[in-house]
Amino acid sequence: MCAKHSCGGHHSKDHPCNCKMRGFLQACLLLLVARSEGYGYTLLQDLNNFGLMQQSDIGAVYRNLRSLEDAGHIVSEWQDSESGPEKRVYRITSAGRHRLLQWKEALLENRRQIDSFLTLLENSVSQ
Amino acid sequence: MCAKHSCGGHHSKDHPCNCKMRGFLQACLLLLVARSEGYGYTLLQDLNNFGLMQQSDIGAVYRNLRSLEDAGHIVSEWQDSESGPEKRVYRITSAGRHRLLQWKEALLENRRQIDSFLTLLENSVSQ
DNA sequence: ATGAGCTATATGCACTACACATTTAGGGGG
DNA sequence: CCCCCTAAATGTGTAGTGCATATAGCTCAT
Repeated sequence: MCAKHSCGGHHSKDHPCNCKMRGFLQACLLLLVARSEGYGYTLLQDLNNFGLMQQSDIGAVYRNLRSLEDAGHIVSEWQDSESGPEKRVYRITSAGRHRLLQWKEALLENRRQIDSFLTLLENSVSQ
Repeated sequence: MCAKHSCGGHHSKDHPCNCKMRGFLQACLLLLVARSEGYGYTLLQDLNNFGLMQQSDIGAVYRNLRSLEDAGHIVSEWQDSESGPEKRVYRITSAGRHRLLQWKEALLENRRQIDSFLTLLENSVSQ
């Protein structure tokens, strides 16, 4: 388990085949914030805990949160902690909820494509 | 239907949310070539016909075919056509077949992640 | 016979999300 | 005092892609 970033991931050297979904990180962050308000550092762990991503980059998390805020899908607020540095806590906006439904459609399409691939592969192997 | 590239796609302006799978094109090309030998120009249409991708870039197709060849997963051979220019026909290698199984695993993982996302989303909405 | 359109391959260029690393800073414990 | 944890942010390089353009052989209508 990754001790460096406490992200729960294994940071194993990339498999020869990986097929990262571009933008999926942003969609996941939006989803997690929609469930309940949160901040970067723990959202990183949530990604793992909910089976959304295997390993994530903390830098990418912060950048995507900012990007979501710039787009008006989430809003942030500084919250000082009783112990440790301040946290920038995010919560979703109504625009963000709308966006989430668009992500849902996009991911359904992705799944259709994957299913097409897998069934085609099975048919090829069995022939 | 796209007349410019004859790719069967609609080339609609990108939705605000798209979640393209990086490397998926290469996996699809490998799969199609595994089914039966083929060449760039028609593989582009096959991507659409088999529901693997909605719209594709012919340039990306050729580049990925070359990349697959450089990696030794497919091999090519010039084949002169009775009508029209020559075709570079590809067929898969044993290394390519092995690679295809790795792609399968990667895509199964992708589908798990998508399913995690969708179920989490449903739970959030229903609450 | 010539130009338009199709088939076919290939390269140029710019963009962007991401991987990996580093920086800054507050706080607690040995 | 140093080390580690929490927390946010930036810097840099890159790979896959989108869009455009170049080249060339062949067919067919005007």
